Amino acid sequence: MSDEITISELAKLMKVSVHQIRYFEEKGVLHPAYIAENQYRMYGVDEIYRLSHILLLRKMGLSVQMIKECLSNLTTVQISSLFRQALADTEAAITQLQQTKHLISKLLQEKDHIPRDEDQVTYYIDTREEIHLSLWFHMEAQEYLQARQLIQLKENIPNLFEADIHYAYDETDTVGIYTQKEGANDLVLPRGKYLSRHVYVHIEAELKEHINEFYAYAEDQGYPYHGPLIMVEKSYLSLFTPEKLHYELLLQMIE
DNA sequence: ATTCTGACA
DNA sequence: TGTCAGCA
Repeated sequence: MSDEITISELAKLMKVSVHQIRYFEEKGVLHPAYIAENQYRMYGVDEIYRLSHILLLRKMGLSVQMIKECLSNLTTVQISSLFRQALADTEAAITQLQQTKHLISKLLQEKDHIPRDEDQVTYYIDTREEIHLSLWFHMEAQEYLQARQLIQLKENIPNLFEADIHYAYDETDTVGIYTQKEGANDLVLPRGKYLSRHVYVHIEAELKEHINEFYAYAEDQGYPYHGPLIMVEKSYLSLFTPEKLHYELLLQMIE
């Protein structure tokens, strides 16, 4: 038995697919040590080390074409700038993953607030931390968001459909639409007790009734409130109840 | 049994 | 990138 190994042995050793090794060869970055009589590709230690380098560079986001160039002639200064770039890239990837992790745990928490059935009325009173809101745009109180408006407005909001969209209703007949943003102060909901209710509806027109019901409940219970009524749209919760739109209604209570 | 090439989604 | 056929 020769000291060289077959392509499948190399694949297992390096935890890559056989196909990928042949692909590297086709692109001219990794050639077998020699070809056996039966046309099998055979690989030695040099190729093993070379493949490990290729995989390392690939992890750093380099195209196979770039790897080919880097592997033939690489100065230490070039390679360290390469590593710096890869470091920045992976740090960016980590923050992205942390954001989705945060979103997932929020989703798991919020799904517990979904009322069991549509007609069940559940109110909560709890203490909220300060919420900083940034104004997105104003809208007539009777209107609803249209697709075309989203096209015009989406630039301002990254991950729009993963965000909590805050509608602030006051005495005027326009509604302010806000997104949560650190350090923003277009509208600040102070820390304190809030009356809260989660609702979900088929069509937005049902919301008006829920809002009136919410006001009525607060007054029936003799809860003095302060500031605008906040309606928080949580579109991501529709994952749990398809075809329905989720909202939380909020009123700050005077203590 | 394993690999090779080539084609395809 | 994975998969599959047809071949050696």
